[in-house]
Amino acid sequence: MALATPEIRPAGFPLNGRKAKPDLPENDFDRRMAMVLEHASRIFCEKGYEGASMRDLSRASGMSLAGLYHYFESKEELLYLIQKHAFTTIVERLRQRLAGCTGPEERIRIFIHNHLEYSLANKEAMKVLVHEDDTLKNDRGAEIATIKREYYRICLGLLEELRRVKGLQFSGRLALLSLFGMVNWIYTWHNPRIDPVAVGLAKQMGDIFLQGVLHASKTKPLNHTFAPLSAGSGREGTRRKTTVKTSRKEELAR
Amino acid sequence: MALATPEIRPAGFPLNGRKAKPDLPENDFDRRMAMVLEHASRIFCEKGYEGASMRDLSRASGMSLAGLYHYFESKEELLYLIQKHAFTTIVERLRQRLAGCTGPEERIRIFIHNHLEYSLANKEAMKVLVHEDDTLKNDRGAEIATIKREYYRICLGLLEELRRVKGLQFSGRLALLSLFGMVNWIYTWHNPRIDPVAVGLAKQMGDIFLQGVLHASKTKPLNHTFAPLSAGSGREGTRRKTTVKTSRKEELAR
DNA sequence: TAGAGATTCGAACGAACGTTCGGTCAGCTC
DNA sequence: GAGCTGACCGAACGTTCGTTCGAATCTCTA
Repeated sequence: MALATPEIRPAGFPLNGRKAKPDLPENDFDRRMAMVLEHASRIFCEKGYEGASMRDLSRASGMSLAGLYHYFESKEELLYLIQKHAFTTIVERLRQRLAGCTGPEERIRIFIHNHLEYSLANKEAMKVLVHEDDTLKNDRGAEIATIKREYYRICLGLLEELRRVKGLQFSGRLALLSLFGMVNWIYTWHNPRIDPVAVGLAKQMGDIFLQGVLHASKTKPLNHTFAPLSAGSGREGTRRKTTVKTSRKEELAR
Repeated sequence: MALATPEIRPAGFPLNGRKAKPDLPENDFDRRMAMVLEHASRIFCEKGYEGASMRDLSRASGMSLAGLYHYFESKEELLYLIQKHAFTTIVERLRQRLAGCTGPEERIRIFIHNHLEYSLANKEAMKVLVHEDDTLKNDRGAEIATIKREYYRICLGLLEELRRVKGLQFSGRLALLSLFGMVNWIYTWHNPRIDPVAVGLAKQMGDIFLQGVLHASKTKPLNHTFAPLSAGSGREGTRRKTTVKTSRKEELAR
């Protein structure tokens, strides 16, 4: 992957609070910073945030250990910058793409395609985003969680729109999280040699998911119980067999 | 959660190669070992394998740092034992439950229910299994990968059985990995206060997934292209829009 | 009750960790 | 050419890491 592509670093993106100049053209500092972030994404992706050392990053980027700290204040800030940039880029693009489209099915397909396109074009950043989801703490963690909640909320809105327009009955929360499971799991298995590119993947996953929620409401309720094992662990309760009404706040709480 | 429950430690499970006595009743060593494993699951779940220290585990289990090493030879072996036990338990139960059932839809529902029941009853072990999927290296990593591949293969078999019996056309690999995404994502969001228990979750996820694959084949092929953003990133290739024929080996390669 | 083996622990090992300090050096301004 | 600034680095800081060692204590058997 090329370094400092627009994919990772759109022009003018305020990488560092210390010298954010949103409207000026790229300078050397921002370019070097973007290079470091790209290497950091790769290292964090390969070894995990905790497993990656600043010495790994120093080796990978060809910069001295001390020199790295010229561009950010801590290892934690690195993770924060990677996650924030990935998330804001995805949400921003999604908003643009949803703007000119009204059909509920089509809008959900756009959501899936947007998510997959970014995931496959930025596999390393995406794995860091998903896999280190609860690594950041305090203010930085809260800020990422806010963006994430906003992203979830947009998707939940699309699903509820579909449910309303089509007069369906599925649980929005469960459909939302099933969909996120499908698309966020991709980083563990996608192989560009044998798997479809984003458009094809989005088509097939969109088919499975949309046909699923469109037809799921029509299935009959539970009419049998799963046999417990002979060893005996059939101690499932009976409360809440299907959907519960809960507050929006609790549904999306982190 | 109770310590050393049959859930975590079925009697006679050979916890440690050094003194495996599969057919003898539990002894003190095995009981203490199971207690340590339970604490380790919780700590690894909370802080991640790399982020968790042996001192954390010492504190949590109330045993001295050196004392822990009486029960296993390294931190890595701890993770290995947790993952191996979780995986073998899931696969073993699945085999028992599939034994007396022939309908392809029903069998897939049994797979989902079995997976969810274990996941919700052993949330901590399950997160460690999923989240530390590529942490173990060398022999231990290869052994876990073998069990995992076997588990995937069973599920893929169920999906292909469905496809054959119903005369459908979906990609088994993509359906398989979509399903695993749905069910393995649960550890990130399930809240016992507001979400259904295993039976209810399995019903709803089974509905979405099964209705999805049953109806997905019938949808028309791609008849439009997703609009690229104004910023320009519509550089999706055209190769492999849908399914590809690949070898079973490559489909399940780790 | 002597002895053996299982169990546990305090203290320490060397290595690796994230971060900082004091400095060099190039390029710029006046 | 003196002075300043941004970019960068070698060496070290203090801390924490996984693991080990030798000894103390407990439990059971002979």
